[in-house]
Amino acid sequence: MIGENYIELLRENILFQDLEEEKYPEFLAAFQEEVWPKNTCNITKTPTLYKFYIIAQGRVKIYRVDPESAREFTLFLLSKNDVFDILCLLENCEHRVFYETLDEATLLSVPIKTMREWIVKFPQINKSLLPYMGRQIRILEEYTSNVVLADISSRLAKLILTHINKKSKKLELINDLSHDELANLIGSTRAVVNRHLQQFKKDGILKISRKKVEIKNLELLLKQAEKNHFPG
Amino acid sequence: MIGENYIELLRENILFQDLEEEKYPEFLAAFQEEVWPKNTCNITKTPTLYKFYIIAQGRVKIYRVDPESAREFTLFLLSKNDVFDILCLLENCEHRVFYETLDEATLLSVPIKTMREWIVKFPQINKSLLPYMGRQIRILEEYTSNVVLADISSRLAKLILTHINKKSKKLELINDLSHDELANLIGSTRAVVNRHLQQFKKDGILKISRKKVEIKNLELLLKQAEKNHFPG
DNA sequence: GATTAAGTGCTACTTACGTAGTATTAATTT
DNA sequence: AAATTAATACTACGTAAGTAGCACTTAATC
Repeated sequence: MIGENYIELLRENILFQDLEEEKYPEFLAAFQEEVWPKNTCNITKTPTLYKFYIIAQGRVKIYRVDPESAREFTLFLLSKNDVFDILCLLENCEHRVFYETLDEATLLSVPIKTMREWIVKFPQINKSLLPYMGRQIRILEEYTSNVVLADISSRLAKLILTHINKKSKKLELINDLSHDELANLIGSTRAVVNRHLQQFKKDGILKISRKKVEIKNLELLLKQAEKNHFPG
Repeated sequence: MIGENYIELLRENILFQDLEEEKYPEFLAAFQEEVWPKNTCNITKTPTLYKFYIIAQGRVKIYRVDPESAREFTLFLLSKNDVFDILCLLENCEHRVFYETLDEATLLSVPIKTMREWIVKFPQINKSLLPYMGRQIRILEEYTSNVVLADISSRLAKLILTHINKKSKKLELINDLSHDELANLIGSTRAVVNRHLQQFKKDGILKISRKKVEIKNLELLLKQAEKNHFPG
């Protein structure tokens, strides 16, 4: 059982919001707190076939690896109040992906069996799952769309643009990632991403330092995102 | 209101199955039959913001177009008992895709407002939506995965393999498509797909005739699907 | 402080893909 | 049967992206 301090997290969570106040103790009783160290792939230790997770703190990437080339690419970059794994929750079969923490992460876990019972018991959770999955479909459609139709510099620009906080005007979620991780997010490789980052730097679009990217010229960045540089 | 002959279709439909027999007349009363001619894009005529569709007959592709290059790629190839558009159903906002029939198609339409009421009224529909969306997420993950990690010949081989009917051992759903449409399904272009099809023919893997692909050597095709031909 | 590891910047090279253009064949329409 | 359209086969070419390799810098570890 987890502490009262997590009630607020559940209240904000897309799946557990809009539930009557008196239900929360039941949830709290079933959750366990887990701390996963940085850069650990916990797929074997804690299979998602048995547990369902809510992220309380830190980032977790869901990714695939091509066994032949050992190339990796990130499907989802999850952070606070994201949950996984929805597909394992719905169907009792394996979801052929890996999970890895990008920071030390704090997770709330609940037996997947319990989560399934809750879905039946609380129709509101069932209902909330739909828009959450809808958003994932949108993200994937956009992802595929970009990989097919846009070149790397355009995808890189878009990646940066979609992670600008509207208020602070600064990068968030991806601001401290290595070029390797940035490449995984757009389906490319470190060397190629670096090549384009250098070009962006030359063009006065970005300021680049170790594990840090700052935007210098938003307008030019927008242009890069729109423009495809395919030959022809 | 549509005819009794469509009751069977609804019974088989993933969203309307497992409902009590006496409910069906209510559904029948709300549905309209629509016949869309071949190769028509009905996005403007019948916006999916107002209607929800079940396919009774024929194929409909959901696709995107890059306005700059005019390149097109297919996100989903829908057929009998598929439904659209789920995203418009869930959120009342636009889904930036196009729809086009590949055959003359017969569709059942219902006002999207009615469909939303049904979801509330019949929790079973709500529940059935989850695995349906889960499958779409899996399809998209696989799609993205392939586009990033696999080359065209591998994707083409996989496309063919996933459309072999297990019983008849023949191609279905994509067996009569032009190279253009095949290219759209794997995120490539007609000329490139043709190039690889010719190679497959030379290698004795396929037999190719106009708008028709036959498998001659399944083993070799499986090898093509597994192997990536990236340089290095 | 020394050593190791991780991250970055850059050059050189190869190639699969996309594009353009054109000839040929099959299907459809008149 | 003739004319038109759609689909296919093929050649030639430019290029972005991936790979390999290495020097260099910063951070982490002992």
